[in-house]
Amino acid sequence: MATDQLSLIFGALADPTRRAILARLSEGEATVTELAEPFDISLPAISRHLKVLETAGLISRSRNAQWRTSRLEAAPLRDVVAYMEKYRRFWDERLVRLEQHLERMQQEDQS
Amino acid sequence: MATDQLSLIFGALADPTRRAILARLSEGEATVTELAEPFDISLPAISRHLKVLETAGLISRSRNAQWRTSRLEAAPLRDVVAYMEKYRRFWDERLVRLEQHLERMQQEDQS
DNA sequence: ATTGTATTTAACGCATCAGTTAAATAACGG
DNA sequence: CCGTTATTTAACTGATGCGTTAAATACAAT
Repeated sequence: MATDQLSLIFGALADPTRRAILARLSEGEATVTELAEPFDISLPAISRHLKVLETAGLISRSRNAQWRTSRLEAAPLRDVVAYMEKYRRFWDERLVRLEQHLERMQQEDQS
Repeated sequence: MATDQLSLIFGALADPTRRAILARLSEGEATVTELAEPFDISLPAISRHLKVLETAGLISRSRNAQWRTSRLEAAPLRDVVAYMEKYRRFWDERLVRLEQHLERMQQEDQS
């Protein structure tokens, strides 16, 4: 995958397991074993998903004794929202309706 | 990659070339050759990027004689924004400040 | 019919991803 | 020190991603 920040973020979000991990973390910090519990995959697999999320900046991790707890990080999500902003006029229904309205007004002016 | 809609969308957005194509399309429809022009990669490669974007629903395509023009589609971007909503409290600075404020208030009440 | 232009499909190479099991590392608790 | 628990690293596998070139397809124009 490309190594720029947005690609890392989108790439991390492209996997359902990783999105589920983020969803779980949105309810609070958790250890690797806790995060792995709902899934039918091995701990090393979870461990690497966490690494992907960490590289994308979507989580941060800290060490408590032998446990490594993960927590959700906000910044990259804000980056995604900022990126989406560029396309607001394409997905914001209100804005689309406004544009259509203005278009109609202009046509009426011309006729 | 997983085949659910969100994975397809995020996966499509994870590539810089595809994001550049979307950016170009936000200025208006374009043919494959036009879209390929800024890049140093072959037409078949572009063709497949377009297929990925189409599968994700991010573009639609139509045929005009021997040209296939692509146009940006809004719906999946709206899906992404809806997804981000779940995490609003983590990326919305205003909301974070409000939460911090309420937390402080509560601490003051206790002391 | 033939040639030219636009695009896709096929076949391939190489790198990366997502999973596995087995072994290594880290830290705790007796 | 030793065993247990938590997690990561290593080595491997199969699938997928992204690029290539060559061939096929679709349509236009003469």
